[in-house]
Amino acid sequence: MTELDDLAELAKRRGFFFPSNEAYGGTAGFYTYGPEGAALKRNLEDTWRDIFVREEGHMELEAPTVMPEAVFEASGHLDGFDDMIIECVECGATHRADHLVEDAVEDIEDAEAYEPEEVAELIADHGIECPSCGASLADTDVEEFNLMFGTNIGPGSSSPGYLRPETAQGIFVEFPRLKEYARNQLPFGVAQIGRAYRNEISPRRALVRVREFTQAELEHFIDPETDDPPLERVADVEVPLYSAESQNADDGGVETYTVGEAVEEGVIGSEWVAYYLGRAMDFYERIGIDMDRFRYRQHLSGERAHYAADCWDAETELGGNWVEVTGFAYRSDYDLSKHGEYSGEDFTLFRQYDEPKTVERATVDPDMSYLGPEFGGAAGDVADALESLAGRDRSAFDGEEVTVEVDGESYTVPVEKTGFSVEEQTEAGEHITPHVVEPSFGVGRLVYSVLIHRHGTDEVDGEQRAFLDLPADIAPTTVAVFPLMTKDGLDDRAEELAHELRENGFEVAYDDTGNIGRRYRRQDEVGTPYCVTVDYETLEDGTVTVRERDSTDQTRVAVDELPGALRQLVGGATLSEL
RNA sequence: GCGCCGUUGGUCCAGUGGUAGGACAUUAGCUUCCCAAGCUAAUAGCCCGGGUUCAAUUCCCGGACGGCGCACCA
Repeated sequence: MTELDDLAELAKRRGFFFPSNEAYGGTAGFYTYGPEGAALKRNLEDTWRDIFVREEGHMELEAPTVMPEAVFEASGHLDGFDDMIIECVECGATHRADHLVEDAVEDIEDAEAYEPEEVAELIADHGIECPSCGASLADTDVEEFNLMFGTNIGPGSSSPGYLRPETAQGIFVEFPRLKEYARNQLPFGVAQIGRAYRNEISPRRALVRVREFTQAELEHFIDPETDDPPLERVADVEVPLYSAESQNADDGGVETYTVGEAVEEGVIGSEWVAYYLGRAMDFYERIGIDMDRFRYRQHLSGERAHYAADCWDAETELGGNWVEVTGFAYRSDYDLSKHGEYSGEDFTLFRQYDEPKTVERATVDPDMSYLGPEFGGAAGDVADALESLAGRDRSAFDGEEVTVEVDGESYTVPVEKTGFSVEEQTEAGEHITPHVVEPSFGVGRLVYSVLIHRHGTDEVDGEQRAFLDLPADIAPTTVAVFPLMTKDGLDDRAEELAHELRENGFEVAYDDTGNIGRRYRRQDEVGTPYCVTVDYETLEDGTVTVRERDSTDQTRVAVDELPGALRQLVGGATLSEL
């Protein structure tokens, strides 16, 4: 069995995660986190929150998962996620119909924007053949497949909506209100942990490609001209970088840089992306990713979105494959500009100049009582055209008359009727659209990575043992309490102790079945870092044994001091330091 | 979505045209004073639908789910 098979077995048997709806045959691409998995996932999310919200001083929100169609027209997901698929009747292969057209027809580069019927016509007109078998595709239908789950908002179908394909849009669309909340001051960051949905064609590999997943995303809004990240905080953090250059080189590989070096040498193009690559290292280490099976991979120029200046993925190695667990993107002003344009709302911020600027500005104030009678219905458009011409080319107003074109018609206006003038104006600042730095984490993939990286076996007293050496503050259960025997009041005392520890805020498991060794192994398998056993000595002197998962060593601790001792242990102390 | 392979107690597997067996796990009892021990017992299964057949878990067809390859992957 491979490590992936081993883990799938453990995940099902011990309740980390399993396919959903198995009673009804299962539903591909959906997983349920069982008791252990849900706790592990929550601890991971809390750690993320601690670093990317609390430590960074960002804010967190929670947006709906269903959003109206207009949002995705603006974001580009309606077109961008809309694949046109054509299936060859001869060989059964499926191809992206829009790509076939783009490849075959020289002056079409954006076939995605066409209707499926138009694409089918183009395929017929240009005699495009199946790339796999060479059969003609002329009479084959082009089918649409959108990766977004659609639904209707309210009764009827007049108000289509979609399950969000990424949590980010829930932040972007609320920007006008969020900037008010931030008192119109850049920079500020808004985070969200939530579900996103993609109707994948082919879900695969357990939690890696699923149809419903959890994202933890940060949208850091910055002024690209004036805001710099506090790079000094991460300058010495070491990051394993697999640059685009290395990927293209025959002998290229992962090279370790400090964040400071990587920025200086230009390996990482954006200081903001570099900053978060550094910050995220802390996160990956805290949740237990094996850093020998981890790298940052730069996107090749071909896979980068057109608006992204520089883009890196964090990848973990799972069963011999590298899996993307986080995307770090510099999204520029793309998203906010789009929403500003489509919604008509103000997605900009006002940036004051250090000192007000005095500028000469050419303006017009057309005499509408002249333009109206002269040009009728076109008068308004003519006035607009004059204004835009004044901004563009004030010399056009040097003569007696000025001519503008509206809808192909020429209109000539005497300059004196345009109210043209050049005035000095004082400007206190300008409106800018913030840029966005986006680290976007796939929580399920991280849970899966941690489980695989921390799952292992060793030998204790000649017997094989399976364990998860999860970090103590990430493990679903922090401490398990056992009575050595279920008699002589040991079990009552142990149950009491379990209750006391719960009152002290610990995640506690209680187990009194089977022999003590079996109970230790059960806890090792789900990653519980500490076990406490009540024995006969406890009844005499009030001490218990504390047993450590990784070493299986034990020490005696007074029950009164147990909560404090456990806190020390979780905080990194060793048994001998107690 | 296409192709190949697969699906048997909770888990991992064996097996059969006459409805099944093991290991581990689980539960109970005995035993046991710290690492999956032993003994006894109990619980529990042939993915779904259709077809062939006297009879289908087994053969055939379709579906669901899974693995791998192709395609897809903001």
